[in-house]
Amino acid sequence: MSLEQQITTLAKAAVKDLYNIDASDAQIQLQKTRPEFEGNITMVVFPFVKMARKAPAQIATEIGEWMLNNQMANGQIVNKFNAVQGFLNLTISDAFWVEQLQDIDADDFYGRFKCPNGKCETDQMLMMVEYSSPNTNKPLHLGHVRNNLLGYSIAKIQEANGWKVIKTNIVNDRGIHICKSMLAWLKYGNGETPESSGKKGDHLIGDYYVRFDKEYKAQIAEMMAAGKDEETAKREAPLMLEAQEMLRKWEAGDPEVRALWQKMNGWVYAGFDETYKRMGVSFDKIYYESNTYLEGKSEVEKGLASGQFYRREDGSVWADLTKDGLDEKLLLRSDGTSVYMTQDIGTAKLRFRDYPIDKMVYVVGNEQEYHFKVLSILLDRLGFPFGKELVHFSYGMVELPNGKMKSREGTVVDADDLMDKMIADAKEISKDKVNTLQGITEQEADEIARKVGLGALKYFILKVDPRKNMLFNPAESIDFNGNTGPFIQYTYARIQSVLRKADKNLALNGVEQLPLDPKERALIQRLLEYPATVRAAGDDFSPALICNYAYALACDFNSFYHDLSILNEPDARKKALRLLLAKTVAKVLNRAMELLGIEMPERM
RNA sequence: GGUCCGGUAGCUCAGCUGGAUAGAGCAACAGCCUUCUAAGCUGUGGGUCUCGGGUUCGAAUCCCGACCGGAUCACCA
Repeated sequence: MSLEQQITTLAKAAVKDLYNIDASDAQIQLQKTRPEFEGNITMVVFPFVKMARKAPAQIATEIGEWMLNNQMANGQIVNKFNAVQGFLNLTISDAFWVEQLQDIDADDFYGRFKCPNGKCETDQMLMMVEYSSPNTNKPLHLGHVRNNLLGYSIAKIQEANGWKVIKTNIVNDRGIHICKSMLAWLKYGNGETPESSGKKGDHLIGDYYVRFDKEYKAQIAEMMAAGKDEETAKREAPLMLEAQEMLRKWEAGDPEVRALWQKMNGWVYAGFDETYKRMGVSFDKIYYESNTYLEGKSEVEKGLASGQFYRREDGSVWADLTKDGLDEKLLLRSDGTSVYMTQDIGTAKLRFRDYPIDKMVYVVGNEQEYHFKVLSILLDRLGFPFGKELVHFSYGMVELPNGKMKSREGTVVDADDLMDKMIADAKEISKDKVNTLQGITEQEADEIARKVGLGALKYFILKVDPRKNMLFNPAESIDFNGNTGPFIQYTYARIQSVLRKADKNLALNGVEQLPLDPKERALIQRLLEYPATVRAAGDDFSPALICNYAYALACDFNSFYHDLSILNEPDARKKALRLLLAKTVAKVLNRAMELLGIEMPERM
């Protein structure tokens, strides 16, 4: 039983006995005691003021005294108390803290849960998490980086919360945008390949996507100069017509178009694989739009037949969502080709056919909230029971100082470039560390720089509330000091350094009798908060909570480390206890960072 | 215009299921390495929590209304 649970039980018994109040767990408000007061944990007694009809300070005192006199059978937990107005500050006995520390050390599953929300089904509950979902017409940028890191981290966090998680990716490998790069490559590429150009495949294709946009805009300008209005020019520009023609050919299975598509997508995948691998993200199952859109089409046809959808005169198919307070939504174009929504319907169907999914989570930007609202309704109408239940994990955009990133306009922060930069910066900083990094090979130094550089990047992104938009200023480099990934990694590396030098066989006999230093106590109390943090991060889908926790734990440790010596402590039992404390902090830090996909270096 | 999200220190962000004097980091300034890794520690300065009402023992937090910023409402994805 956790400390909070034990205090809650005690407090409930106290108010029952003293005032005959049957309090619920929620009415027992506990919080950490503020540092300016004596004590470790504080009970807020205001909720009982009315019913007890006494002054807050008196109630607090009475409950405190009751607790001292009536502790549970399993030993003395509350040692002392003081009452300040309606706040009952409880001091917990040192023996209790030490026992708790030993329990954490012995628990291989500390901070992991067997089942979600305490509800265990016969089979493990299965959550599918979709993230990344790239288009194969351009390389990954900073927006994708946020998506990938969030998706991966959320999968890890949910696993720790007891879910079986399938990480999945839907690759948008077909459609008009793909045809645009293909067309531009055919027209202007002169047969350029990744090999001939030395470019990464995804970057090569991205260049042609940008090229298409440039030429297309030139055509529009030309047509407008010749007297056409903008709408007409956009619609009738030869390049756009050609791209649309190519899409029709693709859907018709034209061998030449398909062969080109295969070849160019192959280049992109090779590029993506490299980026994913470096970023440290992975997938258990990948779906391709080219394999799912037909399924979606046939579902739309079924919906048409059953009267859920309707066809307009021009042949296009629509869903009327006005009853749900939304608009009418296009599902098939007048030329019969499918849209984004169509493929998502097909993908959902296939996924639920492939896996016994209990919860489907889409990690997709908040700009697509409308899309997922509609998808949920459409799936429901088509008779899929999971339609209503799907979760759109809607995260905020990454913005640059002058606004949103736009691939077509080239105002993006490229994922590969950014990782290069971070690792190079980490390498540069480590050059000053001649003392701690002496004697290591160049290869080891590179590996440390990789972990630290990526750690800085990942933490930078994951520490902000995922629902909020965040700002990235390319002109300012990402920090390696302060509330950062490297700070956590550094704390861990420090501990490892101490542990390497320590005698491994120090006895812990009788450590329960040791009086603790306040810094030691604070550290143990912090360690005890970890499981609840994992729960909260799972409930809220928020890796940021893990970041905040890891930062607080590292701060507590560094303060402890600064004030108290571990290896030079003369008292053998104290030394053993501090080593245990350090070891446990390292274990929990490492475990927390695993949930973020951040690797820990043994030295740095 | 409808819907949704946000507004906290110069900057980037915590805190938001209501609790004690609103916190970090960066930037600025001042200290701490012959002793376990100074990517660290300690301190100083910096705030009308956008504004106005309301709810109550108590509001940055909940409710209502303004103002400002963003997203979205495509035969784009």
